[in-house]
Amino acid sequence: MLKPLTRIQKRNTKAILEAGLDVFSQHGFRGATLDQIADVAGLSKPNLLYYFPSKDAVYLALLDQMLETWLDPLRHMNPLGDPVEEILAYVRRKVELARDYPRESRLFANEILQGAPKMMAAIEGPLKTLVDEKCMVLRRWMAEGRIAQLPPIHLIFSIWALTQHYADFDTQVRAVLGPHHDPFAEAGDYLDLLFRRLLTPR
Amino acid sequence: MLKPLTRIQKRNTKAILEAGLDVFSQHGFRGATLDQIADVAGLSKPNLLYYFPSKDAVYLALLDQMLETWLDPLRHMNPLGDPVEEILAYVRRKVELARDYPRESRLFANEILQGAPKMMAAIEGPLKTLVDEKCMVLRRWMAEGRIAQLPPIHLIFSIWALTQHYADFDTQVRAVLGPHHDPFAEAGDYLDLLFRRLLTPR
DNA sequence: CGGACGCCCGACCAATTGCTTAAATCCCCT
DNA sequence: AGGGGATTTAAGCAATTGGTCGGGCGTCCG
Repeated sequence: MLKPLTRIQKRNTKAILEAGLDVFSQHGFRGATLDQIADVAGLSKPNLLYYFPSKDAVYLALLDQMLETWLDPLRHMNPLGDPVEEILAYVRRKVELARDYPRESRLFANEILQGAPKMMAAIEGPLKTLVDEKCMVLRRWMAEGRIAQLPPIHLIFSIWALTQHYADFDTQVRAVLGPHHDPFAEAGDYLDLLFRRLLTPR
Repeated sequence: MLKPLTRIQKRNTKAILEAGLDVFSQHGFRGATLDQIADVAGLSKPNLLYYFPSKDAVYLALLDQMLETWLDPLRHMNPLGDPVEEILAYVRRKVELARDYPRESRLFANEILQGAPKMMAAIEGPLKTLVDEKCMVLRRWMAEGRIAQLPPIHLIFSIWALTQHYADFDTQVRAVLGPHHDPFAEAGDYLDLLFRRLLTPR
């Protein structure tokens, strides 16, 4: 059915998605323009539209691809592992994502800020399902007294908020920290400490 | 020098700022249009431009006004009060701000996401100065053993991240929580618990 | 090496962008 | 009541927006 992609197709779709990530993550959907994306990708606008049928299509492809990277680390939280260490590993992985994929984080932030007009389905569907599932695990750990009693969903929210903050508000973080700082290294240490204190049962 | 504002001037500038807050906070600077702002404000576009000389002017007025609301609660953290209670009061106030002024929070988030092109000066200036000042207070409290030893700036970052998350990611929070939840009430309780655990010395 | 299809671009489209102009109307004070 | 400034708008500006179209060019495979 689907023909294999040619060499040029692979190169150009990749360049377009890369450029789209740059521009959409910085300006949001409405603030981004096809001209700018085409320019960053090193293509003419009609050529860009030869590979993607519309601005929407580029954006949706990016959201789709991003959601995978996004949900993956949470999936890897192992119900059979040591609770505190499992959660801390998740936090650590999220800090790494914030450091290595800040554009993806900002793309997501932009979409949610605008009320998730193109992502509501994914949030209410797969994302919510996964979160609900992991909340069950957290609740069990709490019932067994292996981590502190906390509202599980809000625990997850706080992991998201604290890790993504360093990607989404990078500009502010660096401006306030001043030079001679490594935000992500410091964030890793600080959040390890924070969640260890929060989760370790008394 | 400056003439007092007429009744109509007051009404219209207020309507414009209100509408601008709506639109800018949802779409960011580039994604917002004067047509849309004028429409929300119930004015014609040329009439809007009679009160503000440009799109930039509306946006800058909003940023300016927002930064005040923003910095105010941190200013009120009293060096002479009880450390844990002072910090918790700040957290509580920030949760209230997120609940009552979510658009201001999102406006700020949008601006920072885009690299703070129109706010860098304010961040590197007044904001950084205030943060540095409060970090001194935190460091003293830590040295006196009245709160736990933590990197003070990152402590402040975590307060910002956790409280603003409930305003900026409101859509996601509500979608994941499902119905029959009061995000801000739950956030207030949870964050009180979190920071109490984090800050209370062993 | 030749045809066919994948690839690319200049020119163009209607709609929308931020903003201006000039003339009309409103409102308030004397 | 009426004059003068405050307020409002219709009309229109050049530039930019997302997207189309037709034809020319490249490249790959037989």
